[in-house]
Amino acid sequence: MRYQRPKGTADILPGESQHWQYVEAVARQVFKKYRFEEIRTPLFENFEVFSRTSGDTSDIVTKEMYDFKDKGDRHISLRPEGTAGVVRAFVENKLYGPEVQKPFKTYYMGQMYRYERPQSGRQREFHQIGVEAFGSDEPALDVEVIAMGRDLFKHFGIDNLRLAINTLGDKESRDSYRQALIDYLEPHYDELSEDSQVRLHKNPLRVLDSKDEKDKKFVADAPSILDYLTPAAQAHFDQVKSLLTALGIDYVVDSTMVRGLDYYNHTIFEFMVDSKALGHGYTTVCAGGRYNGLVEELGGPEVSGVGFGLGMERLILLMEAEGVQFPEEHHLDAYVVGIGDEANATTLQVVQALRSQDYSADRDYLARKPKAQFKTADRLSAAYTLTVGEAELAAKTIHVKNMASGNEVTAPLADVMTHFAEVISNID
RNA sequence: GCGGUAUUGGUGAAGUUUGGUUAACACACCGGAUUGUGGUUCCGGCACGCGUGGGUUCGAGUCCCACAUACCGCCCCA
Repeated sequence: MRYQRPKGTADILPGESQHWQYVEAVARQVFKKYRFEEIRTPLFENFEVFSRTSGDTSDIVTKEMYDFKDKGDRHISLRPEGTAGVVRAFVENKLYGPEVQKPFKTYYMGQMYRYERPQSGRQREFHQIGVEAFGSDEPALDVEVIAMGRDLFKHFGIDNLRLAINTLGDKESRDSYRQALIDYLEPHYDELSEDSQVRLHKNPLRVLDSKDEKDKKFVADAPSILDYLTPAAQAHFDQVKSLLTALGIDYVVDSTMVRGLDYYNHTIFEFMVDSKALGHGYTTVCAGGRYNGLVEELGGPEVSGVGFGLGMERLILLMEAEGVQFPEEHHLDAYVVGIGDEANATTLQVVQALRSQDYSADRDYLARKPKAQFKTADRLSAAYTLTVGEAELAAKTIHVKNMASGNEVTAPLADVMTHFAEVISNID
């Protein structure tokens, strides 16, 4: 084995690729109903696009980014997530302009890159589907995005979802909560896990997310962000909750839920699922939230945004584990058996003629014996098997067999070449 | 970046404990069973090599080292 694919990458082979196409098709169809349209942005951006938006201290920027200097000495990074690039494009193309209807609703799907240790469903090159909606502060938009996410999973055949929501409030709420959290945790500094001791001053909210048992007992009694919301932030969150209820969407409020990226504020949410395929207990399959201020961060006007992203590898793993039926698409209408070298040209002509009549058709290219060709026709589940041999060539006919019924007929070659539908209507 | 487990053909794999002639078995695939008809049956074929590179040994798939990759856990997260 001379060459292997780079660590953390995967070949998506025929068979598997059908699952991907199905997922993408379903997503496009759902997004269309909500009037989200596709955007395609570069797989790489200037490093600063991600370092500015994700936060300089975030793990993504400090250790997971695939960045390099190109031949023009530009500091480039492969995109580790989708939002920053979309926001950059939003600003650069002035999609905040008056001629663009607000909210501007868009989606993307494609490769993302993170330099990290691969595990099942977690690769260095992976794929995300994400949506973003810009230009409205209304809680109704948060709820539309959440509702669309739920709708999406329903169409994927996943409906045993748990929706967890929380709010990070506005900047004022967040600052006062951050201080309160530090004040609470500081006296217990020596009792915290090593990781959390580092987190305490860098990003105290992350302590809430710790899986370390030592930390969990402090987290249980830690102050809640919900007690530090400004009236405006509180009102926003209340509206989100009541609109979710109005739509009959169940949710749980998890006040310890946080985000790895710095740009989120107000509503954040996660769709979680309890499936062995993704590990023990509830794991997140889709995460999103509001990011007011991000557009400004990248040089645009004061335009708010809300969106979500989901990992396609994990989604497909989940769908396969949950027994979702993917449509099978390798239907073969006709297999053409050619007997003898003299039949070669005619066989090729018939196959092409059937294809031009919009039938899927194939033939043997290994010069195999008739018996082997018939076996292949069967294995490929061909609906019809056509046979051309010495006798047919002489008589300008072709033998057509319905593989399901076993009925067969000898038809004029010219009919099959131009009116295959009529020919088979006589033998079904 | 740290720790653990694993790596045998197209596939699933036995064999590694106690290093010793021909790498089991099965599936898939290919060919054949009197000349041009398919899911069954029967027969036959199918690893000069055991992730890669070194080392120990009279001898290594089996022991040692390094590297690569996969999986699990940590970190983080989709």
